[in-house]
Amino acid sequence: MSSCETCVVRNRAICAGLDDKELVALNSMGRRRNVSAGEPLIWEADDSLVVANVIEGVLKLTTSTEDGREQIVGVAYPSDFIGRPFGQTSRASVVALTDARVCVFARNDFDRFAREHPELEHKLLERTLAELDRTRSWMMLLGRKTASEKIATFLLEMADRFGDQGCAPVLMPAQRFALPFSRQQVADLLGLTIETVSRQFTRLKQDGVIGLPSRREVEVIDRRALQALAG
Amino acid sequence: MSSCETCVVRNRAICAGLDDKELVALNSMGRRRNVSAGEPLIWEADDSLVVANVIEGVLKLTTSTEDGREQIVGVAYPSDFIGRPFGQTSRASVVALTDARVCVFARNDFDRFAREHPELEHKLLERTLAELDRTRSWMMLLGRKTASEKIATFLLEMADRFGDQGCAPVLMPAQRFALPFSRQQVADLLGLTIETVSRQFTRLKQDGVIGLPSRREVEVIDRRALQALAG
DNA sequence: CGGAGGATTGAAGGCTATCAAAGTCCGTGG
DNA sequence: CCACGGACTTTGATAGCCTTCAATCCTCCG
Repeated sequence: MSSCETCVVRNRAICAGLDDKELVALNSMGRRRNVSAGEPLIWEADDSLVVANVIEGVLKLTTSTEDGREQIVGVAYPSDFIGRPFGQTSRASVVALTDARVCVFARNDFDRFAREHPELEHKLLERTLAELDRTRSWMMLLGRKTASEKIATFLLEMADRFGDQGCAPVLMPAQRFALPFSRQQVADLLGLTIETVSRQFTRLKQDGVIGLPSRREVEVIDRRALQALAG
Repeated sequence: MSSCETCVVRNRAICAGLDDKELVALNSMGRRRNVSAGEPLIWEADDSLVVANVIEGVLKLTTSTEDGREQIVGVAYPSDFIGRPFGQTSRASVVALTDARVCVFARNDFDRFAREHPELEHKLLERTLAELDRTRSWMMLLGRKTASEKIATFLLEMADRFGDQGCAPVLMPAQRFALPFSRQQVADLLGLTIETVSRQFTRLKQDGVIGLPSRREVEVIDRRALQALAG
């Protein structure tokens, strides 16, 4: 059952706004694909001419130097668009962080379809502009923030995305969530080493700012403190 | 004389591809504006609802922390598009680095016009995608490169943009160009301090890799060495 | 000529990386 | 059920890069 009609991101992805007929056309071009955690979808410098919508899961976009240093330059969540339409081949790898499901299109097919559907291109434009904004604010973090500011900013962003901001009556409960990143991946995202990430986490735990129920779980205990640390 | 017909970036900016009638309409919405070096065009967090095309000059896009640290998140050259169309207010300041001339539009007017002209939106989309690519590769630099790698990468990029790659017969001549950046601005671009930038410059000069005819001029003597240093 | 802002240079210190080892978690297989 | 292996994480010690603080030097312009 790989129909757009039943797609869970149908109304949030760039496909939103297409009418039934257009959806059928788009549907016939694309295909669903499962990607296991750790598996690449697009390889850096590969001419892998595909674009995709994320249906489920989390993926990382990375660039690497020849000597193996890696920087995560973007993270794709459900309903996000992946890949580089229109001519240029992007120099970023895409790898699944969790088991993921995506809707893949041959780039040529997608390019042609998009050019014929301004509404789709507009959605893509808005999305790309928003992504550029996010990326730019991340540059601030990479270039000018200290390790503890980076970690605090990161945790707040994760909490906002994943936190069960339980609509509890009065008191804001401690937010708790599962990280889709390993320590190494957090380091690659923040421009740090794994050791520094680990040390910052334990320090925040010792100071009572966060809890670490397990390796992949974080509990925000003192959000105000995190905000003060975020710079 | 503020007509699109005589505009020097007419065929490179996003306006390219519009027919005469459309150009007249666009022309009536926008106005030319001169911005002196150091003068802001858009203020961070200001709701300054304008977008613009750069006609002449160089401008920087920056974000700052409360305590005054600054990061340059983008640089706009002639024919580049500035500002944040479609709803969101960008959190970046735009300041002229050199005397500049821009073609300014009220954002609302531009938004409406763009939505009625898919060809314009497509140009804007391609431009935004390219800018996102550039920004992401800059993240790699900010997060993972050392000071000397940052400087070398920066100089190569400047040389490619400004260098008089004189189509000389056999030998590639030493490239020479004027920087539109002060040392502090180079630091803000690379996520370094002004002192580190200065030290790296003098080191490269001492090693015979570059020459520094004046504060604002750079001569690339050993391009191969720079490429090796760039990581 | 003199001032002011920018740039360079120097010395010292701190933050983060590097190197190294121990600890933890989890799946596998006995 | 428990032991084992491997990957990931934490912790420790040390080193080094870059920042910070400070002073001097240029260079441009009034």
